[in-house]
Amino acid sequence: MDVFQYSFDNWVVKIQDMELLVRVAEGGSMTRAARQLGLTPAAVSAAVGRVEAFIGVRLFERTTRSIHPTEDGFAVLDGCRDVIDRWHQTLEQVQGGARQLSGTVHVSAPADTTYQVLEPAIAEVSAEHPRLQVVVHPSDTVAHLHRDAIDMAIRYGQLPDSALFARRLVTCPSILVASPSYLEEHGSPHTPDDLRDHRVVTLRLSGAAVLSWTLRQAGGAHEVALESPLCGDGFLARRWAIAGRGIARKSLFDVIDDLEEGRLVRVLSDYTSGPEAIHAVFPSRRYLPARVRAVDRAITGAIGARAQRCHRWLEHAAR
Amino acid sequence: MDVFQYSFDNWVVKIQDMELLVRVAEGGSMTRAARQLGLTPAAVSAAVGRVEAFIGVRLFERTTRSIHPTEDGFAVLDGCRDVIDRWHQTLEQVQGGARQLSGTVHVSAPADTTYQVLEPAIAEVSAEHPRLQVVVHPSDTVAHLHRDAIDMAIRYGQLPDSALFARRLVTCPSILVASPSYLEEHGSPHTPDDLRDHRVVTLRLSGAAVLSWTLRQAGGAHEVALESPLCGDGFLARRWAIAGRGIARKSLFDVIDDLEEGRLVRVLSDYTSGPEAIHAVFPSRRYLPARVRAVDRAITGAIGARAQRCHRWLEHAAR
DNA sequence: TTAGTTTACGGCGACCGTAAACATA
DNA sequence: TATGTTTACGGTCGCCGTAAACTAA
Repeated sequence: MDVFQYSFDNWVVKIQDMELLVRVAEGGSMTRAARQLGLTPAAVSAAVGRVEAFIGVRLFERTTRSIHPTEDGFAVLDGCRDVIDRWHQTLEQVQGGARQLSGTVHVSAPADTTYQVLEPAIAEVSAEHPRLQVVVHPSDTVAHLHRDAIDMAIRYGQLPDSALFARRLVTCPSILVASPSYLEEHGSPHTPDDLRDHRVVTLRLSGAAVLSWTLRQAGGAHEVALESPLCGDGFLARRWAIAGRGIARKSLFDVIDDLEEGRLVRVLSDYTSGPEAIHAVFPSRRYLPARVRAVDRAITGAIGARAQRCHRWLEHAAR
Repeated sequence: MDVFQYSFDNWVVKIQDMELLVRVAEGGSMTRAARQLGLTPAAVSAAVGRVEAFIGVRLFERTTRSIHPTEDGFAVLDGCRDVIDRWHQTLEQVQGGARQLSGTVHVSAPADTTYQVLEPAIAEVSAEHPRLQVVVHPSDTVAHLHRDAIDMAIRYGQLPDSALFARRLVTCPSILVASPSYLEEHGSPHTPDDLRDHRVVTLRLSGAAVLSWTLRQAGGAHEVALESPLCGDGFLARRWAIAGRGIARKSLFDVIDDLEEGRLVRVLSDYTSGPEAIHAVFPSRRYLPARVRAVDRAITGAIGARAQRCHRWLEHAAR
C-alpha cells in the first residue's frame, strides 16, 4: 500500500476527494461511485484510503458487500458537503456572468411523464445551453436519489418520508380511461362493480403489481379487486389503453393529450381518486446549482402549463 | 505558460490552493506568501495563475510592486476562507481525540511582555504539545496581523479600529518607575514639573519616539514634554530604568516583578495613567483552531495571574 | 461462485525548485 | 536600479488504469 510513502507535510485534500467521499457514502458502494465519477474502483479505493490516512481516522466500515460511514465518517462527510456547497456557490457567483451553463443534471421521473412532458422541456433547455448535459432516469421509485446521484425527480401522489426536499407543483386527479374502440366493443361500465366484466391494464410499481383500485365519489369509496391480463409501467398502460386492450387508471395529467384528441375516453366519470399532488423532489442540499435550477424551471413550467390544460378539461367535462 | 496544457476535466482546486490565495491576498504579496508557506515565489505565481485559469476569472490585479484582489477575487477569497474554516473545523472535530496538538501558532506581543509573561506560558504549552510550534513575533504594532499571518497578538491600551477581533483581558495602569540607585543619586521628583530635572527613558513605538507623558491625578492631567537621552522598546526602557539610567513610564503589568523585588521603585505615586486595558487580538475568523485556543488559554491565564499580583500590589501600596 | 474491495505495478503529468527574463517605481 | 512577478525547464512523485489477489455472502 503506497499510501505510507506520502510525505504528509505537503499533503492536501482536494475538493474532488470530498466529492468522491460523498458519492461513496451516498451510493453506498465504491464501485457505484467509481461508475458515477468515471473512475475505476481501484482509484476510488485508493482515494478513500488516502484521505483516511491523511486524517488519521477510518471513515468507512467495509464488509466485502457493503460500505457505510463510521461515526467520524459522518462528521467528515457533513464537512465535505458543506465545503462542496460553499465552493460551488463561490464558483457560480464568479462565473455567473458566463451564462453558458455546463455540467450534467440527472433527472428522474415516471416513464410516461418523461416521454410526454419532460422530453420537450429538456430539449428546450438543452438547446439553450449546448454544454449542459441532461441525463434522464425513467424510474417509478423515489428512494434512490442520493444513491444514484439524481439531482431532481418528479413524483406523483403521496411521498414516503425521507431526508429529501420536495416542492409541490400541481394537483391532478387520477381517472379511468379506455379507447373508443374498446368501449364500442365491450360497452361502458356504469358502476365500479361493472369493472369485473372488463379487461383492465394495471401498473407495476416498485415490484409489486397493483391488485386493486380505490374509486371515490360523493357517496364514498369503492375498493375494486382487479385481475389484470396486462401489467406494465405507466407508459405501457397508456399505450395499451389507447390500443383498446382494456381500461386503465391513469393520472389525468398523463392522458390529457389523449383525451383532448379523442384517443381515450373517460369512463366512470363520477369516480375519481381525489386530487393527487405532483412533486419535484431534490436531494437535501442547501445549495442548488444553476444548471439544476435551469432544468427545474423548464420542467416546472411545462408541468404547470399541462396542469392548466387538465383543469380546463375538467371544467369543460363537468358541463 | 504551461497552464494551458492542463486537461481541465480532471481539474480540481485543493484546500492548499485556497490557503495560498488567502495568504497572497492578506499578505498583499506573492513573495511574502511564498516565505510564509515555505514555497518559492515562482510556485506561488504558478498556483495563482493555475486557479485563475481554472475558474476562468482574474483574481488579482498585479502591478510589479503590489497585488490586490479584483472584485471577483474578493468573492472567491470569501469562499476560500469559509471553505478553509469549515474544513479545519471538520478535521479538528474528528481528530480531537488525539489531544496531541500540532502545527504552528504565530504570536505577536510587545517585546517586554513577550520575555516576561509569554515566554514561560508558551514554554508550558509547548511542553504539553511537543509537535506544536509557537513562533513569537515581538512587535509593538498591531496593524499587520493579516499580512504577517499572526494568529494571536497581545496589545496594550487603546486599539485602532480594524477588522480584527479583540478580547479585553485585564486592566492595569501605567506608572513611573526608577531604580533605588538612581533615586539615591538624583533624588525623587515630587511634582510632574520636577521631571525636567531628571533623565527619562522613553519608548519608540511604531517609528515615532514618545515626546510627552500625560500624568493624571484626582486634580486633573499634566502633560509633560520630554527630552530623552535613551529611547528604545519597552524591554530596553525597563532594563535601563533598572540600571539606573533614568525614570521610565511603564505599565505596572511589566514592572510588577521589579517592584516586588525592589529593583524598581514607583515615583510620583499620586499620578497614574488611569486604567489601561490589555487585549488579546485575533484575525477575524469565524473559527479558531485548537492549537491557537491552547496558546490563548496559556497566555491568558498567565496574564490574569500577573494582573492579580498588580492589583494586590496597588492595594498594598495604597495603605 | 459472485460481486465487491484491495494490492501491485507501470506510466503520465501536475507541481515544485532553480534560474533567468521581465516590468514598474 | 531594486524589487517583485513571470517564464522556462528539469525532476520528482502523486494518482490513475490495468490486472490480479483477496474476502465474505
